[in-house]
Amino acid sequence: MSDAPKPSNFIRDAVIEDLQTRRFKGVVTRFPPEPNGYLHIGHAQAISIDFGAAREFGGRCHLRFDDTNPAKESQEYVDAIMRDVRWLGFDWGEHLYHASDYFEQLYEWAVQLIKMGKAYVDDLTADQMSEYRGTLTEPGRESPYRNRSVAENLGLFERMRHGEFEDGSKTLRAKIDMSSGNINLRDPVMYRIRKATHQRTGDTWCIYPMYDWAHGQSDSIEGVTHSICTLEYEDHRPLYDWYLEQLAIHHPRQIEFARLNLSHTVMSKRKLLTLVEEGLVSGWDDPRMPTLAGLRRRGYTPEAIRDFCERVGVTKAANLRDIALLEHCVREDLNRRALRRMAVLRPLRLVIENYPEERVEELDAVNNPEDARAGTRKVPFSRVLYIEQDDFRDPPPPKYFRLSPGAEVRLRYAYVVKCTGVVKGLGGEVTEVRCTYDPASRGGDSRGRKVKGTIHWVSASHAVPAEVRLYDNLFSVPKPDEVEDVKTVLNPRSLETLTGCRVEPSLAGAAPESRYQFERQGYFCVDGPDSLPAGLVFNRTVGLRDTWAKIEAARA
RNA sequence: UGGGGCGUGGCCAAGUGGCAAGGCGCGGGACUUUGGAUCCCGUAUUCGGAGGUUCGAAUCCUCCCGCCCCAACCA
Repeated sequence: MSDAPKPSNFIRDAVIEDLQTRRFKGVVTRFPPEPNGYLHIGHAQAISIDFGAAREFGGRCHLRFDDTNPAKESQEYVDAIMRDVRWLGFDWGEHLYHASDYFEQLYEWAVQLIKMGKAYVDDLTADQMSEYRGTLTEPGRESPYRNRSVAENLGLFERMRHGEFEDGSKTLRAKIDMSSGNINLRDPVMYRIRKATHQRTGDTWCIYPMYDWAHGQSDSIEGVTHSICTLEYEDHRPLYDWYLEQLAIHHPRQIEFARLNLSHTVMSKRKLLTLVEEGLVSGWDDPRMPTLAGLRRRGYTPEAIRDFCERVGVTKAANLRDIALLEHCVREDLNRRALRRMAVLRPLRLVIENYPEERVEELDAVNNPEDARAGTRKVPFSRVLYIEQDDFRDPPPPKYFRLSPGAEVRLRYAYVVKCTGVVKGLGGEVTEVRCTYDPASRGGDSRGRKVKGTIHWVSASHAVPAEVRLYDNLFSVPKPDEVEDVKTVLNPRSLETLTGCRVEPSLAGAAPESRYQFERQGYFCVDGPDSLPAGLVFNRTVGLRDTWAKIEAARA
């Protein structure tokens, strides 16, 4: 997290302006998710902006569920959203609301608009209404039901509420302007009939307000001053303002910003839902998902996500943020905080020929070189170890600093060893590496000798078995949204499960969701749902920067 | 062809008439018991384009080009 003063942005500037001109005397914002899916990194930015503005200006931010469409919403999503907002580090205090809290008030206001001659009950079917709406370039036509009397509209609307009509047979519409260039103003629907059970209001209602009719009025009721939303609602602002003006009630200011897009993933709830429903991922919390639940399970910290949200900035320009920036943010956070451990993902036996059979030493290892307070730990060392298969090559490629026949390498915190030979299997594959150690190099001290490479290891008889899941981008292309069928660009290697891993004994009993840096490899966290005391499961959050991999890749 | 937005390096983004911040990425180097971290250095003679105003323009004016959003009884 940077300590530098946060740069301003147009939203902040607008809020400051409104305070200075006394347009509003305080700041009240709201984060208004619809409970029809899980929150993702894009929502994290909105949450940061909404709660951030409230905090910065000494105001408050409400959490309000925009629950106006019972067909798509559920309690599972409500619970998940609250859990994720809290996890991210924000607190709405007593200010938890639901658009459904206001259904009665909304109904009364609708009656008021009818009485003002500004709303009417329409009998057009959905298809007819679409025809009457016109197109982007041609004006719409007025509905034949547009001029019903106030009395008739009042009666019809009341009967709609009482369930006398079938789903879709009637709507209540605002009477604005069928020839407006802004299609949102062509007599927008305010209510539709839906005989569906709502997760909060049950069967109390069979008519439900549309977003535009519910949102602004909900903001007004709550005394919201700044209703911050994404760009696609910019066209709705004239309607937002129109309703508030007709009703002559408290009028918040709507401000729009460009939604966040991340490379190598998709962000629309619809597409994320598809991935879940088609089983392309294990669920909304699959570690490859850009959801907060997924990022949490992957090992991301709320601090890293908040830092990312601050760094990307707030503008109105279409954008595609590089996922590398998100990864940089976790690395930076975890580098400072994560305890170091040694873990061998793809084990290769290493036998130290001149090390006594039964001997075991407890060597000191630093827990976190970035934080002296983290102290040290003991790591058992013995004659037979496991090292990483990648750390032995025969013949060694140019600039390879690790083990190869005749080469010397340092075993982290242990000894300098020299490779004396290998044992091969029937297929010619290396099954064991032999070496000798220099007793005088205990602790890894090369005593002036140049030992360029240092590799990690675990003692074969002391190590704890573990499963490790290596994650990579869900999609192999930067902009999966631009592809016809996203399934064609799914990254086939987005998940690689390693089962024969060996981790140092201090990791036994590691708590679910605890995070570590496996030295030389990356940041890993204990999987929440799947890890067991008897069967540890680690998820790779992100790899360490790997300049050797770049060198090798460049050569290929 | 209607309405609303937006165009600054590979990706973001400051800048609002005075001579192109910063981050990520990338390239190079130093250091290193993580090929990690850290630290240096480099990375836009130019701000979508063309005219114009001005001593001076990414910033003002004109025209042009490109991109995004809107035609759910979704949000």
